[in-house]
Amino acid sequence: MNTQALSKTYRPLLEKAALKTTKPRLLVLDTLTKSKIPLTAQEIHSQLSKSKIDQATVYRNLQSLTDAKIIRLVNFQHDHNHYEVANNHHHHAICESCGKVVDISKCDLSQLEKNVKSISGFSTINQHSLEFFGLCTKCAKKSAQ
Amino acid sequence: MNTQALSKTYRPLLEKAALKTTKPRLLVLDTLTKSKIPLTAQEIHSQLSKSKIDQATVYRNLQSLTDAKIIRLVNFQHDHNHYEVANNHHHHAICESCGKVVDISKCDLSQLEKNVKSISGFSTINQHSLEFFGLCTKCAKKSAQ
DNA sequence: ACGGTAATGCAAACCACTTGCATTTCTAAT
DNA sequence: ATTAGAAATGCAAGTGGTTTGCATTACCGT
Repeated sequence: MNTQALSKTYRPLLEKAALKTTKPRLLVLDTLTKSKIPLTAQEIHSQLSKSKIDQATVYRNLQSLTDAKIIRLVNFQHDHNHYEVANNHHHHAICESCGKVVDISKCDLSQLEKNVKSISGFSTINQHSLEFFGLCTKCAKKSAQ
Repeated sequence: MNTQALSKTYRPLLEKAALKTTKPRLLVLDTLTKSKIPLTAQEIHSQLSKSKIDQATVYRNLQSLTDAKIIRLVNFQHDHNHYEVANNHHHHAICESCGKVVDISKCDLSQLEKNVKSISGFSTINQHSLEFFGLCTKCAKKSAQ
């Protein structure tokens, strides 16, 4: 997809956040949008190697897009931060052996959030992060051997 | 508390994991045990500055203790890894403004975990990570001004 | 088209974390 | 107790992901 098409798609979103519609920003955002799993800065950068986007630019865009809540930081038990587009809230099951990631779409923590508010005294809970760690079928078989 | 007392306290736990009962290891483990909130490697190291424990040793012990499941990696939306002792499973509410951490002890995700298994196809779920992000009372007031 | 501002690219700097290696400390078996 | 082997430590150097400074470029409202 060329830059013009991307621009058409994402400009409204970026405008709302007062972010300029630049080619590198469009590419970063589009990469995350198309990905089925959360990505690290480096993964994004290497996927965009043909486009000659600078590493620093990728990092800066991940920051600005996160600030704008267009994308979101996901907590994997990993050193490197992973990002995903912020709409379409869901969680993940992560294989501790091979790193496979499966989306878990069901999420009803409304009751739990109420408890959290009363326990913590926090007036607002803006977001939560919930990830499950275990073994995928393949790795479970392997480790059984 | 001196090393001998610490040794008495933690030796059984370490023995079970086939880890040697060394002074640096005892100090790292004790620091985490005494802390009300999860700590980073650097926080632990600076708390132990009097004891002249090397940074590398702190990192290596966090690794070995995590492998042994005596401590656990906690996912804050932060770059640096935080650790807590693994028993006494609970979650956290984290203020996005000041970083305040409140323990949330209530946690019943058993039903959710069943769903996760069936959706993901994972045969085993070993652990999960659940954190809430919002504003503590103080910061909510400040931002209201 | 133009001017101001945000964003980019490049290179250098930073800093958390890791690694290699010689030395020390455990621990279990003698 | 002694000792031998393995694990752990300290130190220093290395690594690599992320950030920053700065000059240049691209965006966008006027």
